[in-house]
Amino acid sequence: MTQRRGRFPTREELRIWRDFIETTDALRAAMAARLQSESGLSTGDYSVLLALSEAEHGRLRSSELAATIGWERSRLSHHLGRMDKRGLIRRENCTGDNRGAEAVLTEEGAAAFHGATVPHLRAIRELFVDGLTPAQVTAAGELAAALREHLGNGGGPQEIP
Amino acid sequence: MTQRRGRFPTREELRIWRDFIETTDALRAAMAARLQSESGLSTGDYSVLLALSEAEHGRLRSSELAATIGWERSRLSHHLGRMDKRGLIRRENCTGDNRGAEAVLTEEGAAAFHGATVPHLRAIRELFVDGLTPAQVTAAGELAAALREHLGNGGGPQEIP
DNA sequence: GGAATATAATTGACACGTCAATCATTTCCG
DNA sequence: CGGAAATGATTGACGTGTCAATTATATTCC
Repeated sequence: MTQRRGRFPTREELRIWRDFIETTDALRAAMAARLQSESGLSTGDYSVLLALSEAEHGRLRSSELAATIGWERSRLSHHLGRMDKRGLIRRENCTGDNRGAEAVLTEEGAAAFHGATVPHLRAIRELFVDGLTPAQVTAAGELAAALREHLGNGGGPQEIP
Repeated sequence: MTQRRGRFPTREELRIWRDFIETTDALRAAMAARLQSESGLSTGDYSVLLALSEAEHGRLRSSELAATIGWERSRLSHHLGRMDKRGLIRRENCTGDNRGAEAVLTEEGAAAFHGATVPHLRAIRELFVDGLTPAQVTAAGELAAALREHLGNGGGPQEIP
């Protein structure tokens, strides 16, 4: 293999980059559209409702919820505000720590989530799994693992031994 | 192979889906952050400036620009408004069709773009290419092609022969 | 105890994207 | 010609995401 590191991407690598990033974008948009039209939820709503559904008593402290779904606090705060306004969750004070707040799943939120799961699982199969061969699904998992690992390390310049 | 279609995704498929979607999201975010901090541009800015730079005389009609970069008109209109305010582009009336508008690259916009290309190419290599083996880069291209093809077909339910 | 500091969460300002509505001009056709 | 329909682009409303600043409470340590 010829020297690869420290160079600019080749034409082919550039083409793949663009294809890859645009396609994954389209995939996300398609999933968001499915969820929205079939269940009236955004993907953010779904993440929040999923985390709350799996939590004890359908309630979680804001900071734990944020950690669970990997969001920044302020993003969660804004989103909970909107979900509260729509009646999907309710905010309560945190017993024992008056700084804290808890997000509580409402009846309505639980119903919306339960109504969304089946269509959402179907959408994952139809949009993602069915578009790939089993080998490609595996490859997608390995790709994600490699990229995540690399990003975790800063994704910066590589050492030249 | 056991029957795969018409079922819900398996645990493993679900895990891969989440991993894949989250990681590609993180990748996009990382690229946006690099572009922003190194060149003061958003990825949207970069797309627009790239298209204008490659166009004759650094100018394009709005609708053609939108088609080139695959954006909706209204998105482009909003974005051009912001870029205009920052002096990266200028809007002019379209000679010959008074409905139309042209986006024109300014000196400042051209300078910003030229200053951004090298860091951006480097970021593509560092964040994407360097994180993958050559075989994985190829696999990423094939994955994108397969997903794009599938999405293009509606990504809907599969026929059962 | 009480000031300094740390932590939890919210808020405001702004960039961004989508949708539906609007406005201006051009094209089509009777 | 002249009005209906099509086309090009903008706008406003609203959901969403990030960053920096703010508020309120808890903890620490002298």
